[in-house]
Amino acid sequence: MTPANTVILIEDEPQIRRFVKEALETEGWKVFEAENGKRGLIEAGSRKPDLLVVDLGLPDMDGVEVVRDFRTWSTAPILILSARTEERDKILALDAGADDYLTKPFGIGELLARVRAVTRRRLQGLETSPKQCFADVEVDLSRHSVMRNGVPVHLTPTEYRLLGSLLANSGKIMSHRRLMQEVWGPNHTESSHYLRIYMSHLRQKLEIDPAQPIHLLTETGVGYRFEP
Amino acid sequence: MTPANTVILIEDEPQIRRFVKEALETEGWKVFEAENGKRGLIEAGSRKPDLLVVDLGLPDMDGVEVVRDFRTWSTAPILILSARTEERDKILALDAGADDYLTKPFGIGELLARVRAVTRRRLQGLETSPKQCFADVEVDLSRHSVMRNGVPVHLTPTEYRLLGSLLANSGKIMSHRRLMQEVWGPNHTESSHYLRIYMSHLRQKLEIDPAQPIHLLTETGVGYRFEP
DNA sequence: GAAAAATTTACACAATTTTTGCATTACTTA
DNA sequence: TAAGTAATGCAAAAATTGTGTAAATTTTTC
Repeated sequence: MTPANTVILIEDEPQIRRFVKEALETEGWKVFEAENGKRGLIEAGSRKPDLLVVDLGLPDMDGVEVVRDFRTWSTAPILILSARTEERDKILALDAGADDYLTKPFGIGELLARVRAVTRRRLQGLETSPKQCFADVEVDLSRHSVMRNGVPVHLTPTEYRLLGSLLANSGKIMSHRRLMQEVWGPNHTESSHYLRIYMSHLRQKLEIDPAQPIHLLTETGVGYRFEP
Repeated sequence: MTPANTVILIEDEPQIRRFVKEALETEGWKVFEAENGKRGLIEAGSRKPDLLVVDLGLPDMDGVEVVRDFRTWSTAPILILSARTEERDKILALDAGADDYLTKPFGIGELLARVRAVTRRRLQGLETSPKQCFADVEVDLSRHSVMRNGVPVHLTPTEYRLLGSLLANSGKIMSHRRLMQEVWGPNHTESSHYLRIYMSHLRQKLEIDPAQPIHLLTETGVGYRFEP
């Protein structure tokens, strides 16, 4: 999930609000709540959300009104939650500009899947994968790519696993034993011979002066450590 | 409604097919029917539809597979019709790339409103350029066309699916497993033998020097990657 | 039934991992 | 601080595994 995605949740029932809020937060959304339509629209105006989740049955105004108002200035997706199962209600809300309509009671999994569906299109191209940088090197673990001064550096699968293990525990000392386990599997815990060889490879490929490493460090007698 | 909007309707039950077809036609859609997944995908390939309506329970293949296949080359909206009310089915279909999921029995008014909702977005722009270019090659996945120096290049369906899968994940490494799944279906995940053969075909047809590929790259021990 | 496509078979070749061997560096203790 | 020992770095080999390509065979499509 991309960082800092903002959603306004307009719902008067506190239990449902809490339930939906928690679910959205597990997917990385920044959730702002409102318990009625007016407050919701004010929140929306100031937060400029990437998604609106609205209950149709609000105390002060109809959810369809909220949709219409919001649509006058935003194209962000709108997901309707409603206890009303009447077809007429669904049609009205969808034609007012809502993107999806979910009838209560609903499962949290379905809610999140529908949120993913309506937000998927605008995420295309905006996706940023987490990158780790040090010196002139840029590592994108999720993409399996390593760049040095913008030039791709090729790592073998073993080299990649070792680097990944070190980077995932950045700053911490990784014992020989632990690294052997993470890279070669649970049955290779004795010798740290391979480690020396592959650490050497990584240093050759990533350090400015492989003989004087400043990021891929040795902890004599213990293991290795990545220093950012 | 803009003129000449084309929809492929993949549904095995004749009554529902007729019912949905007539409804869509009243809204100005040009409807092409298919009674199973395979025919549907072929129809889609030749008609280049602006919308896909798919039943999940098809006689020859699962609707989710149809969605996956279609998504390798088209970004047109997909609406699922299904008798399955299980939350898991909905989540699977939506995450495979469907835009909405409608449970049978449904009202024709709701169906049309949901069709309007999913098609509304793409009319308002933000459509990703369907063409991808590299070296002397120009690929238009939505048209199933590949040109090289302006000369059409013929690809077989399998070659096309493989290229589509790589291009849709441009820059990312696609594991053998994942490519096998996307191109040969979920039951072919073991051997990566076919992949080598078809990658070879693609390189022969698209790379300047097939022996020294610069776009269709091998990640030894992991998979393949398209580099723009 | 001919043409196209997919699958199977076969083998040369390339990349990676593992093994081997030894030089170098870092600690310890006299 | 020098000598000895343990730990580490590195290069190059052998072994293993993975890859590219052609060609023959079966299946599918028209």
